[in-house]
Amino acid sequence: MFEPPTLKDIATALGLSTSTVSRALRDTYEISSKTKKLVLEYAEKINYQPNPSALSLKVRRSKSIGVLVSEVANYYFSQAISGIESIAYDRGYHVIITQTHESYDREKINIQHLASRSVDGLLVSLSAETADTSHLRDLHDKGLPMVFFDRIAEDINTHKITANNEQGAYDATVHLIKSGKRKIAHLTNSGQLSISIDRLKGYTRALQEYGITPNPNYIKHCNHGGMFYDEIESAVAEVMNLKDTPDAIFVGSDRLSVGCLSVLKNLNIGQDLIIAGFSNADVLDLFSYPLTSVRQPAFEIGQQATELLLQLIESKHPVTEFENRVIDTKLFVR
Amino acid sequence: MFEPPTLKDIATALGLSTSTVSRALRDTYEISSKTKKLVLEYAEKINYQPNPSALSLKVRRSKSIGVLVSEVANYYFSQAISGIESIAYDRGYHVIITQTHESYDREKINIQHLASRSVDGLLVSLSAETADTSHLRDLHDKGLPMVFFDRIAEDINTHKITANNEQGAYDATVHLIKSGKRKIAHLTNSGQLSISIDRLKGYTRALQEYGITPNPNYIKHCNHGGMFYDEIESAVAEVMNLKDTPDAIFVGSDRLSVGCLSVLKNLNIGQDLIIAGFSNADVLDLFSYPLTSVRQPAFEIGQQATELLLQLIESKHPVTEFENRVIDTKLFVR
DNA sequence: CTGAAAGCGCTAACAC
DNA sequence: GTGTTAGCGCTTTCAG
Repeated sequence: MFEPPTLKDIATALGLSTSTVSRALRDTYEISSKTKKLVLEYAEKINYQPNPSALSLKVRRSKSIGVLVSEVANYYFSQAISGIESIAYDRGYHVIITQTHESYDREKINIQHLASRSVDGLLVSLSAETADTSHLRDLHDKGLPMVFFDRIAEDINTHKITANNEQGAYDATVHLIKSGKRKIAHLTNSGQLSISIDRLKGYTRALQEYGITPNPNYIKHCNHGGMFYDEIESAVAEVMNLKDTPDAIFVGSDRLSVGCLSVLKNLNIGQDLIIAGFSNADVLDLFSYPLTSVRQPAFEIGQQATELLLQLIESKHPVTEFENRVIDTKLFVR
Repeated sequence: MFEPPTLKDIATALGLSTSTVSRALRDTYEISSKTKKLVLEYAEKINYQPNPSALSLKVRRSKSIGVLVSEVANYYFSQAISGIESIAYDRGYHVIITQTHESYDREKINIQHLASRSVDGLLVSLSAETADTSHLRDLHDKGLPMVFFDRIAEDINTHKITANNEQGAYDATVHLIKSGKRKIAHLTNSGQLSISIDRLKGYTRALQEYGITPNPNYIKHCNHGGMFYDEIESAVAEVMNLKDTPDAIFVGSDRLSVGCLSVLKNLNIGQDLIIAGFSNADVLDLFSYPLTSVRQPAFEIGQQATELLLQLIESKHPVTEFENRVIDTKLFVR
């Protein structure tokens, strides 16, 4: 069995009491410098690390934060996670990542898991299936610090940070319009997600500003966020089989953007389409099919979400003023 | 402050002792069924979750495993992580993921972090920079269960699981040879990594079997695993500027495969090259430049590594017989 | 300046 | 069957 050294080990080895050792290791003041030196050197020598379980039992803090995302195998989220880690590790926090794979049940289980694991706070991006957020609200009401990023819960009052999804969608749609297209379909994530709502708004606003009446048949939702290829395929097929075939598609998520291109290729259709979509993929330049992309500052979003969360966690007083940060996207025309 | 209910809360609420409640919850024998029912129902009602820190203090088990990979934003690793999680969660273990970004220093810090966080075991894939594995061997010697996957440490005696890198590299190289190429360059990860060594072996064996003398100038290592674009660019540029320009490249990693294509595109060279490389990307079919890929069963490797680790963790007796599993790759010709 | 002792939440002897 | 108690590793009064 793996048994790391304890305070007591140091104490007995040095003929001191555990409290003296404890103080030597942290307090600094009111301890003789020789004892301190002695202890520190010995601790260093045996590579002493305080037992985090004992510590968090005492301090009621685990120095870890939980992250809930739909999947790590996703350009956006993996970049966001790197941002999260960059801040968390600097501040001495561990990061526990969990994936929902866009499943509501999985989300509930994971959240429960994380809470029971006594994380000090949660960084949450909702799953595509999640319509009811009471599992999160319950925890939040009990005082568990929580920050939403990307896919936020409107009805939970805490910090939220997103890309400017409305504007990003608007920009992409305008790009399609300016490319001479007017029959622009919209393939997007499940309808209840905040990102879907905002991106739909931007898409609609662009159409209207350019005198195009939005066609409801052109809007296709993937309720599992494109976790199943079939889901994307049927959505794309449906819209492409309309009598009034679209001449462009604006896609509302990373997974769907890539998925849409795959479907078009596999079905061998839509060679004359222009596609624009949200995507943080770094390989888009290598695609044979040009994809104009809306790129989100995922790394920064992860960083800022973490900063906000740590602020909540470490705040002495209960926080009642919450921020709603919105960060600009960038359009990459291809 | 978020204060979850404790055993004591239940005990006082129900007028019982903590030990009775504890027993009722863990369903030991010799407890009256009505008390048990009472306790279980109340616990359910207030959504009681045992405090994991207290538990692991007692049981000396944290029910969590640590994972060390170079980065999650990587096709191979993100799939492997999903495999790891699929097993771990089923068995009631948490997964703490850490990234090295191919840095040796970061690897040491993370490993230290994980060990001090008292994980029950470690799933490790070495960073590109790691030549010295003593930080891992120390922990292993102290009894911390450890399983290596993908990038293994030869000198640590424990379970190891990898793809058949040698054969995968051989297959890819043979494909290039059979496509009529004989001047095959090899772009690969840092030289000390097990995967680099094995893939180089397969490459060399293929060449020799087909009567081609390996040309040392054709072999380029990226010592930071391609974390920096420049690193890949200069490696590719160097080999392409040779007097005897290669007519094909075999690439030894996921990141490098994609990176190599980017470089060729950006430098606008190598249009007549044939490229084959290790990659688990799911978007290769969308690339304008066809990339024949060697795909590893990353998800399964993650699963099996986790099973082996849990086996070690939960074994009553010290394990002395270790497996060295090798799993076949698949070649996708494009 | 240092030691003794209590207590964080939980389990496991040991009483009764 | 159920309660009492000690102790996991640590911090923190409280004494001295």
